[in-house]
Amino acid sequence: MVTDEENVFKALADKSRRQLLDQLREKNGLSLGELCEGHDMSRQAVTKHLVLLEAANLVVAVKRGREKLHYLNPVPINDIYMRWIGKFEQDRVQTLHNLKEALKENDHE
Amino acid sequence: MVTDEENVFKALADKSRRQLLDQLREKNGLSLGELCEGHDMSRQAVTKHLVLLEAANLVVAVKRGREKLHYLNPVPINDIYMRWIGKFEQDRVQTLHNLKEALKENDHE
DNA sequence: TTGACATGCAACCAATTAGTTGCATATAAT
DNA sequence: ATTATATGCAACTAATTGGTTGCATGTCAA
Repeated sequence: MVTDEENVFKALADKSRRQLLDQLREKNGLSLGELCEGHDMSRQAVTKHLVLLEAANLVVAVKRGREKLHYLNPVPINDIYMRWIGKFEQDRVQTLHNLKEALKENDHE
Repeated sequence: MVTDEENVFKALADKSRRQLLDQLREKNGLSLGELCEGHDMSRQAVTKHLVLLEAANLVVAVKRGREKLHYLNPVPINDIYMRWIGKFEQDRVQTLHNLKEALKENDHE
């Protein structure tokens, strides 16, 4: 089973895909052709990246006539934050303190 | 050039590595051997994952005698949130509104 | 309807990744 | 000293990934 979380993390792992999200954040509703501009790769490569972004539900695409418009969906990113990053955040200070102590303890030995 | 951000996203992309972080969050300062327990892979595979986590600075390891103890460092996760996820969060509602409008517009055409 | 434009699909290729096994080294315990 | 434990290093393999090219399909415009 491939969870949503897995899809989102995989999708975010690639720089080109993060750039595509940045483009859509800058200007929503871009077509495939427009998204290709400024990328040093083929249209088909971009298509593949978009497929993964759609699988992760980070991008929603709608066909309008002969073009496909892409919209950013920030919800999965929020979910990741809420159910994964948040729990690492919560005890950040405590964890850092522990780390510091552990290093110190190791030092004077 | 490989940025810190790149390293962190790559490190977080793998389920086994996220599980290792979860283990350390549960109990900090685990040795390699302890981290291996509950993983259905060889010790060397775990070592490789830990190398990536250390490269991303998500884990700090210190040698104590013949064992290597691993500590969680939540700072890079916070950084990712601050400088990347945060900006997608900020305009979440607005972006969702735009998306909804775009879909609606497309509908009654 | 013919041509141009925007996208989709599939086969293929190279690089990277996740894992393995085998062996070496360093520390602890008897 | 010898043995057991904990980890490190390197070579190899299989699967996945990011990219390519070629061709097909669908839509708009003259």
